[in-house]
Amino acid sequence: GGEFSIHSPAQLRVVLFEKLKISSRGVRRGKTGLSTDVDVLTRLARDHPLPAKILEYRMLSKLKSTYVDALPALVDPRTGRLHSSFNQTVAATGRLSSSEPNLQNIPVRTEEGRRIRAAFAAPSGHRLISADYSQIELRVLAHLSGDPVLLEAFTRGEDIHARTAADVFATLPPAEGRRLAKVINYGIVYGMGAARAARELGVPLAEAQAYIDGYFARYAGVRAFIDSTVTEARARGYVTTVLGRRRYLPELGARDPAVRQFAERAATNTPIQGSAADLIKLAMLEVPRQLAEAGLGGRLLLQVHDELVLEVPEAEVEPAAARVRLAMEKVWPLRVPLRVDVRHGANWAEAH
DNA sequence: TTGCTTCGCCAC
DNA sequence: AAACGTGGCGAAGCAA
Ligand SMILES: Nc1nc2c(ncn2[C@H]2C[C@H](O)[C@@H](COP(=O)(O)OP(=O)(O)OP(=O)(O)O)O2)c(=O)[nH]1
Ligand SMILES: [Mn+2]
Ligand SMILES: [Mn+2]
Repeated sequence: GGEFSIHSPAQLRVVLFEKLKISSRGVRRGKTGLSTDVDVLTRLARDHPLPAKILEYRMLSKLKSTYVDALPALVDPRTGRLHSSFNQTVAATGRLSSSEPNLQNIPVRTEEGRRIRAAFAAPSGHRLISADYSQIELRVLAHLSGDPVLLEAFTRGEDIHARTAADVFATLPPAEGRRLAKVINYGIVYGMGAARAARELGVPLAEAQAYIDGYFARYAGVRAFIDSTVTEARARGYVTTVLGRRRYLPELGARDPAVRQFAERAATNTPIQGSAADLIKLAMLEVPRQLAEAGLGGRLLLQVHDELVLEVPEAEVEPAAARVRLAMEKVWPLRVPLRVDVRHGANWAEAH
């Protein structure tokens, strides 16, 4: 064998496709040549034992470099805590972003990742409360589109992600299937094509196209909402959210179809993602207000797009959780009920 | 040493 | 990469 830097995609490309001569049929892409990302290596794993080893190394290396090594060094000695910036003028939709360090992308998917999340712990005598809106952008979509099937589903208390998971990821553990179902549900609404859907679903192209067609047939009001949103955006030059935030999209008038269609997908997404951001920003005002009014001692620690994480004295967890839920669910009435999953634990992994 | 682009991947 | 969208960050590679 030979030596190469396992962290270098460029060197790995040479090893896989030139030294080992693993077939690169249908792999192409990238500005610099053949890709070595997780999709490619997963397929190559059928032809050689190395790609699977690289994938395992990549996963662990990502967790070590980005979280395990980086975060402890950033703990403030004065407070014993991590202090992040929550940026209000970065994301074009009105979401917050988090940086130095980013505390909105703490791992949760894998078992190893959850061990990192578990390191975010409440001080003794306290508990962490995590309160996360259920299916938030699908509910906002139901509100904005008025689609009768979607409205009815939420009125009945249905779980669309779980429904999709049972439909197309029946063989997977329910929690994993549900996360993959989110990619499908949001992907299709925001303009995913059949090629990508086929890969995500693990089915042939024609079947994926049929699934997308079936989706918009079932939720016909969603298709109409997307079309009218884009039409109106092109006429006005911008889209708006529930609380009136605007995003200007001059590329809607571009001659280059790729540029124009990118803007059309952004125009579709922004009213929904941005309205969800409006709601949780209001909730960030309402939750501390309600806790203070009730004489409870909770502190808001983190916002993760549709989730609030609080630190609460152990003795006050139950009343605090009840008020957090109420404040978030009643924050801004829509045509569908808002539901919030509230959990608590000694650390973020338990509470999530 | 610093700053930039590229690749890849973590989360919502 | 692909007709999902929104972010931030580490490592490699390169230029200054
Ligand atoms: N376009 C897009 N948006 C996403 C994706 N994942 C998450 N989001 C957005 C839409 C979600 O409503 C929002 C919050 O993410 P969550 O993981 O909390 O999902 P959601 O609230 O839909 O379901 P939940 O009931 O909380 O499990 O972030 C994605 O893969 N694509
Ligand atoms: Mn949610
Ligand atoms: Mn969430």
